[in-house]
Amino acid sequence: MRRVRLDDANCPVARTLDEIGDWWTLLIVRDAFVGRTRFSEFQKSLGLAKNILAERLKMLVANGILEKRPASDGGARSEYHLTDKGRDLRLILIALRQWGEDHLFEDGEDMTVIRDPASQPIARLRLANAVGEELGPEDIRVVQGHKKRHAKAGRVESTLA
Amino acid sequence: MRRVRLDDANCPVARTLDEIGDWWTLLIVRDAFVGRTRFSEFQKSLGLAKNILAERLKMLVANGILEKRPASDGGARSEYHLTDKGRDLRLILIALRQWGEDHLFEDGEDMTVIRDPASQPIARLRLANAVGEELGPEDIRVVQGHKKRHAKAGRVESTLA
DNA sequence: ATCGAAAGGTTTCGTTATTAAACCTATTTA
DNA sequence: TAAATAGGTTTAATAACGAAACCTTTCGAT
Repeated sequence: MRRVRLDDANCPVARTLDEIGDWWTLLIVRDAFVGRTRFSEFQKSLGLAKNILAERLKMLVANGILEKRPASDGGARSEYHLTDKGRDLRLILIALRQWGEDHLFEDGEDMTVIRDPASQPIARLRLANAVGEELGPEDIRVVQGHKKRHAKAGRVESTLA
Repeated sequence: MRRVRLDDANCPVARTLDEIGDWWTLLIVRDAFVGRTRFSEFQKSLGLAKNILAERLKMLVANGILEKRPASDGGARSEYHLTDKGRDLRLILIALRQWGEDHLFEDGEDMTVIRDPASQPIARLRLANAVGEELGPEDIRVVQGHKKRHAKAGRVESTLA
């Protein structure tokens, strides 16, 4: 009767949720983006039980989202750093953030915001077609049964035609 | 000892995950995007237990993501439809999808893809600054303590300056 | 060098959440 | 009119989560 597994689904959304779709995982990744690397930093920041933090970190390392490596300052404790795969989660975090900003905050409430290196706001994510024209909510259709194409020259395949 | 609540966090990512960050919720929303509206359609498609589907649908309706309304064909059963708030989740679904496509599928595996009304692929989501220049993974910083501004003229506030 | 504290976990145990399956009632369909 | 389907609710078992206690290694101060 274990939890239903979606890791063999042919829907990428389902597979992604299977790997990172629990309460804590993306918050740990968010903290990693903010520069936290140590067990105790995550634990203090998130306030979650140490046993479940330990389990999540193991899972994140096993899935190649975080990398466990010796402390950069020569200390004995190790640090958790984002891999490229983990850094690629930033668009998911931004999408979650923008939706939350829009729908989960009242006017006047304090919230954290994201800035670029020039301290300017970042652009909203937008859904566009191959030519860059904005698509509305009704303009997307899901089609079955495509095979993932080989990524060329070491670069990740782009859905942009 | 109930689950830790994040609905009062000042991080929009945390609040969003608190509301939709469980295993099933986003998959139900994904199904709603594909046009499914009935209890039995969701249940057959997702293969989850009926009691937890019922609970999730209640939560989605309570949170204003789905709307329960009488069947459009005059039948006695009701249908679940996305609200505007629910439709705004599309960028999150696309972000999850693109990450899954990149990192969770081997070459040659079957997967569903998304097309626009002209049957063309959609563009990748991209992280850009206010001027539209692409930002890398290191180019985002989180800043504390901003107050949500009042949305002008009925439109949602844009983080695009 | 030694003592105490902190880091980084693991173990234990109680509570909550998920799950499959059985059950139920109101509607359709044959 | 009978049977099947829709749309749930209830029950009981299992799995995941949570807090606290515990443990070992390392670090900092004396």
